[in-house]
Amino acid sequence: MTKERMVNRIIGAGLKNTKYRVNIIEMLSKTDELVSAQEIYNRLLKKSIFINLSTVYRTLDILVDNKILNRVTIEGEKQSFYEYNRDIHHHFLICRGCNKIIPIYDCPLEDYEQKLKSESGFVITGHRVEFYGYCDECRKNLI
Amino acid sequence: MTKERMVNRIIGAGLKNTKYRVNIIEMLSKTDELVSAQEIYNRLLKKSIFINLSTVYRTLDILVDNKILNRVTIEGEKQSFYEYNRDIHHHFLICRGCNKIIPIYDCPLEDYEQKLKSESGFVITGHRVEFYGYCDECRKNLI
DNA sequence: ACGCAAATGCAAATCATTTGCATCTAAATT
DNA sequence: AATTTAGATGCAAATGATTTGCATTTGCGT
Repeated sequence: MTKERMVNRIIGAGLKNTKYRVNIIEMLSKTDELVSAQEIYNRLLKKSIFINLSTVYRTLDILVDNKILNRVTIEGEKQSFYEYNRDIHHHFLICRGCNKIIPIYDCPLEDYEQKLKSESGFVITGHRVEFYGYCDECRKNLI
Repeated sequence: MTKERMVNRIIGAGLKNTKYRVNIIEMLSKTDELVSAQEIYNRLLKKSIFINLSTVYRTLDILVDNKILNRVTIEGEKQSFYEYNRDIHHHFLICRGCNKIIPIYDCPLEDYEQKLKSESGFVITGHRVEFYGYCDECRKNLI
């Protein structure tokens, strides 16, 4: 993604265009990893970008509110993770061996949600799915 | 569940039979709600059971390790919740209006896991599914 | 360039949870 | 039944992720 498009997303949301917002969006838009606030801070530091950790948190909050990023929580992890919002519905496959997190762009629940709606009276607005297990490499080391 | 059976589960896990362990199992086995550590503390206090909050946490950890309870985390909530483990695979339907959490004893993912395994090489050991939305009553108040 | 609302830095607060250590208790042993 | 001891508990303090108050700085419309 071009820096110009990042700036457009920031301004389009009615936010001020600041260097740190661009830095954070830039970093996350270049990976499909889930990254924690502390890890974002660390990676920026490595590039000599001296942002305060509380600014990282505030920036993440605002970018999540404006749907530029997604906040993701993982079972058993106390910190939150962030990803660039590509507006593609997806879930995660999480390796309990190496903690690798792999997005899956295929959703098994679309039909099921309809059924649930008619049975429960709930209006379903979203869902979360995570699969846990061991990836190919870690499986080999399990024995 | 009888108190005797609770004690058996405790002893069967190789743990000492203490009043607080029984108190916590008893409370959770009588509801299908998800209850937080602090809420467990509050409910016991209301029954004049004076347990220390750190004992609540330690007891929950041990009972989860021994599969007598389940620890559940909910997207967007920072604390953990606990339920009595009835060994019945289930998921949750969470109302964003009133925060009610309803278990669903019907799983849409069994077939899908097989597919995922063959496509990704992952050995799947578990999954988590949550549905978010608005229950009948809250939906009426949304307008 | 000027002014103001929004963004940032810094330190301290908060909230859920964990830990160290002294004391107590369940239950195994004598 | 008294003794022993590993494990359980209480209490206060520590921890880790996140949030907040307030002073200062910056983006951007005028």
